[in-house]
Amino acid sequence: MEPQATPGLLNTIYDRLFATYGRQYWWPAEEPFEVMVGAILTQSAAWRNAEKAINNLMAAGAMSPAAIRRLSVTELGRIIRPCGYFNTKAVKLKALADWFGSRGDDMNELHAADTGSLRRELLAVHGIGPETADSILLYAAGKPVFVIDAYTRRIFSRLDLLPQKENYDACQRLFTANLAADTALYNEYHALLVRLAKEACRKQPLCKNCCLGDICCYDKGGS
DNA sequence: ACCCAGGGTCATA
DNA sequence: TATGACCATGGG
Repeated sequence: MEPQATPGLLNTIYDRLFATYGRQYWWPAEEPFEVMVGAILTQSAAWRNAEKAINNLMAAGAMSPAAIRRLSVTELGRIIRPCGYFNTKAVKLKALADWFGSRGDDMNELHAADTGSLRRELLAVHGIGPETADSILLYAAGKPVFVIDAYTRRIFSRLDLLPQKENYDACQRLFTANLAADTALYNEYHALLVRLAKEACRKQPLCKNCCLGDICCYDKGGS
């Protein structure tokens, strides 16, 4: 049983968001490897803090797989300290760099790889779960994979399009079953959802006055 | 002082 | 398989 939504509703939501906020220019990184590093550093951390850690890495000349392989966990942790969980994330970064090295440090190969097998490979890397893997697939490898994060879950459960507790793959299916498999669309959609969650009320991720107000379940039960 | 931020791993039942 | 503890800094 695939998740059901009124046909076209997910496209309508996207159109509203885009009309309201415009392009978000994600992922905020130049190099694909920097996207992968950022995806790990921002885990359960404010992007602002992940960005500080990224800047520290670049200032230390450590924004490369080889440099990360060379540094000790302790040294790496010192560099990425501002993003929090720095010891944990230092281990994760080294696992990422090791895995990337096993593929020849070659980003072109990731673009050419089969999406399904690449996803399984990423999930096997220590520190990479479903969301991080999909962020890498979408924003670094250019694959049409929809990223599900806490914001997406909150917004769409608020819209009554997802249950409050639902597993990752089922959430993802709502989008892939109702949208064309378009990398540019998935890229912008996820970025816009993050924007909405930040822009609209924080505690109550959808307010009546936001651009989705009349779609939201606030209006259900009639007037 | 408290809450949360663009999660994931590991141990336990 | 499904919870819960744990990881830790910085801004509101």
